Amino acid sequence: MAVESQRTTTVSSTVEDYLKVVLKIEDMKQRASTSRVARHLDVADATVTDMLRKLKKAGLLEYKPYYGATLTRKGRRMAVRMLRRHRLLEMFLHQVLGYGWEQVHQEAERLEHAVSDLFISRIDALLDYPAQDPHGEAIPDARGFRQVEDDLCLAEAEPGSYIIRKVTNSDAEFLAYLDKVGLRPAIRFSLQEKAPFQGPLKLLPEAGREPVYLGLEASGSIFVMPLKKQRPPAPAPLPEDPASRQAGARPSRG
Amino acid sequence: MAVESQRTTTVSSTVEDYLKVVLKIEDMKQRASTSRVARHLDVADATVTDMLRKLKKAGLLEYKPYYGATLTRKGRRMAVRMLRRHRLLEMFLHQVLGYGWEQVHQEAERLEHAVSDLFISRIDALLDYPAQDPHGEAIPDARGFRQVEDDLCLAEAEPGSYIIRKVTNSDAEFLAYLDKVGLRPAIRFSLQEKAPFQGPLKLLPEAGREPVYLGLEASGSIFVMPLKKQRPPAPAPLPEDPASRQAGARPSRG
DNA sequence: CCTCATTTTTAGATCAGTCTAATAATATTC
DNA sequence: GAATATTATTAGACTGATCTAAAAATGAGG
Repeated sequence: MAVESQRTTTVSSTVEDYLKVVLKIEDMKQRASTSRVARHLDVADATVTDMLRKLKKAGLLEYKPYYGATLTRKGRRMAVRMLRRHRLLEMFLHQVLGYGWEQVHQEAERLEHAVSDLFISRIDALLDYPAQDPHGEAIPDARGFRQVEDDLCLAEAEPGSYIIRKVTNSDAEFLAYLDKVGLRPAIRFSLQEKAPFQGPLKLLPEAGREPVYLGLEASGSIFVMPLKKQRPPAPAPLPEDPASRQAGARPSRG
Repeated sequence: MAVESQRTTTVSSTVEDYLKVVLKIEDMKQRASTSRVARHLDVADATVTDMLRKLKKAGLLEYKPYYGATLTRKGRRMAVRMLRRHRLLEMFLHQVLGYGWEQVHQEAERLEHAVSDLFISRIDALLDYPAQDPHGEAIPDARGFRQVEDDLCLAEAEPGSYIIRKVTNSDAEFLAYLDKVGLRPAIRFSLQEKAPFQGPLKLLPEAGREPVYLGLEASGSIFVMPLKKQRPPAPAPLPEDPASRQAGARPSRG
């Protein structure tokens, strides 16, 4: 039961960013390859190679040349800590300072490296220990425990009634758009139809008069929970055309 | 009336710190010499020489070799902006997050470089546009206007009744001590006597039973305003014993 | 299993901010 | 006003994070 390595090693904010990105990639069940990390951080591949070697030496991740990185317990602990800070800060900015949900990400991105643990615990208490951030993402608790998030991706949903659980996209323009058309976490809507060939989805937000058409790619960052009464899945036009296989998809990274 | 140079040039947080220090030194009516700046920032003199040349090139200050630095309009504007951010943040930490006045400085020191202008304007409104920070220091307004601060330094005060206006010392231990003995901004006290030969001051805080003895040096960071009725300066018992010189005080900064 | 495209690493450089040690300018004191 | 003490600058080097361009490893297709 030695407390070993529980000690708060201090790292630069650059290192914190690398750890966050590796965690994010691992959470998406992808391999944290050099180039993938580089794309997320918008730096050159060579820079990432260097840094991964350095982080391996620091015991924060495993690194296999030509393969990629895997967080160690210590690295994961630090990455989850940053996730908690980020999301608590977003919630604080939203609830206390009145930021729009499309504004919180950018500010939290800077603050998460600057605030003290005291600051974090004070806003946690002030917000009464929130479990989600303004995008509906779970906030890890102070011990680093993360609630399992098993929501359904809208891109894979069938017509029916749903409630929005979270939106995993930090693009301000996109979020502002969703907001405008009445799509936000906790909002109910019905998915009325999915056009074939990776076509758009037709949604009707609960309070909406007008239907909203959403591209498949956009729908990939919206996660939902079906509402009790699942509507019978409508006639469902079955495309026999095998072309549908290669058409769209590639959810991101166009 | 050209708006020239009003544009928010972005500088590193290191540069922000240099500007703040030069402003602070200038406010103390001292020459911002290389070594003085170096001492405030705890860096080597050579580092400062380099940096001052760089800041001169950037138009943020005048720099005369072997003499020192003087802020330009632009440099002063940026420095005052940091002062405002710092003090507003301190007030926010104190009022909203419940930080003690001895805790606010350190946190604000990091946050002032990280928060956006939006953040600052939101906390300004939330606090209802405060004029002072928790130490009693004036907060410059959004246009950079600074209220004149002409309080009397306790080190130069004569026996009598006073109210504490501000405490210009960011050492946490010292502030915690003052707090403990009941000395804070807005508190009334009477200065009962000043021991000769740079000896300690004897104070009686308004709510205090016990007198407080304060070293001369410590009293240099406390600023006061005399209360209406100036008491006649009491018989003043003259201790001939020079031992009184080394007796108590030296509250902090051992 | 060889070739070509892709991905990754290596090599070498840059930039900001810092240091120490050596030298030079200024100030002080007799 | 010369000698000494103080203060400042120059020179040269380091660290962390980044880049570009070239070389090397991997993996995919014929």
